[in-house]
Parts: sequence; structure tokens; C-alpha cells
Amino acid sequence: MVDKQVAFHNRLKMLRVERDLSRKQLAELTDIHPQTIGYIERQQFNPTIELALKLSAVLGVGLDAIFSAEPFGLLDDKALRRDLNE
Amino acid sequence: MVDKQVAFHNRLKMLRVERDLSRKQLAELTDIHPQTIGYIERQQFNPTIELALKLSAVLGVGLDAIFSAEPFGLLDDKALRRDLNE
DNA sequence: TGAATAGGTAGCATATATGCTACGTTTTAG
DNA sequence: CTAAAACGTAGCATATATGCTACCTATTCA
Repeated sequence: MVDKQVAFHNRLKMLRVERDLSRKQLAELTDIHPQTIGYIERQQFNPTIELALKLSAVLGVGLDAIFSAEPFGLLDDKALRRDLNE
Repeated sequence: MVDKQVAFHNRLKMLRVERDLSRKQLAELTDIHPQTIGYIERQQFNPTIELALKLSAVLGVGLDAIFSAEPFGLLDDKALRRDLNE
């Protein structure tokens, strides 16, 4: 489990920090071990769908907003102003 | 791995059949073992994100269209006529 | 009839996901 | 400066994901 890098990308850290949660807090909310969350954030871990769904539920975003085969780009003006366009 | 049931749902079988693919064909396209696909379809398997992303890429739908914590409802008129509303 | 295709089930082997404990470093708060 | 919190890293144990082989049943098709 040591120094591997997985072949896909995730935005877990950004989403967690945006919600002002520590790993420990997110761990408690999701019932996932905090070290496991750390591994995922460092892209050293290939979690299962079940674990991903727990994160998705607690963070309130879809799986595709957290995990992607392609690197996530930076949030642009359009994404950040989405609430204005409805 | 035998007679367990996972705690979430997937629409893999429906999506595969809709695309007229056998398990063997989908297995070749995704580089996933056909028996592994069978286990997933029977909800006896908790695949990893990496495997899910392969399925997502080949099927051309997002992760959330394949996997969900809640049961998928039947496709309704609105879903099936989505292409008419754009 | 019989061959081919699709699917279900099982057993085994190996890799890895996940939890856990411990300890180090860095950052924050008093 | 010091204590606490957050984060990084490592090692170990157990469960399970995944590939693989084999066999069985059902269906299709020549």
C-alpha cells in the first residue's frame, strides 16, 4: 500500500476542505478510517464503490464529481457562478 | 465471494443489454474478467473505482448512472424522451 | 441432433482494500 | 514557546476484489 499511485483522479481533498472538515471529522461522518481517507486524498488508493458512495452521500455530490479518469481542471468562472444561472 | 449481497445497486446489466453486448464482449472492451462482470451484475460484488471507471468509459455514461446507494427506478417517459427536449 | 453462445456457480490464488496502532512532522492556537 | 490538532508514513492483520479454470444449464442455430 506504500508508494503506489492510482491511475485516476479525485477531488476529495478540495471537497473536504471546502466543507471545513478535518479528515477525522469526515471519517466520523462516513465511518471510514481517517488514514484510509488520507490515502485516497494522496491518490495512493483505489477505493471500492461502497466507500465512494459513502463519501458521495456525506459530501452531497455525485460520484463523478469526486472521481474521474481524467484530471480535474481548476474550477472556472462558469462552475463557480452556477447558482446564478438557474 | 459466494452468496453475499452488496449494500448498493447498479444498472450494469440493463446498460450492457441495451448496447447489445454479451458479458464476454464487454469484458474484452473493458479488460475486466467476464466472471467479474457477472458478479457485479448479480450485486454480489463491490468493485473498485478503477474498475467502475473502465465500465463508465466503455458504456459512455457517468458513474452515477451505473452505481447508486438507492435502488434505480424504472426509466420513465421523461428519461426515455430526454433527447426530444433539448 | 449437435455445436456454439450466453449465463450461473464454485473453488483457488494473489493482490489489494480497509481498519488499526504508533510515531513523526507541520500547522494552528493559546 | 508550548500544546493541541492536522497531516504523513509505516507496519500488520483480515477481508475481499479480481483473475482464472472448470463445469453445468439454457438457448439459439445449422
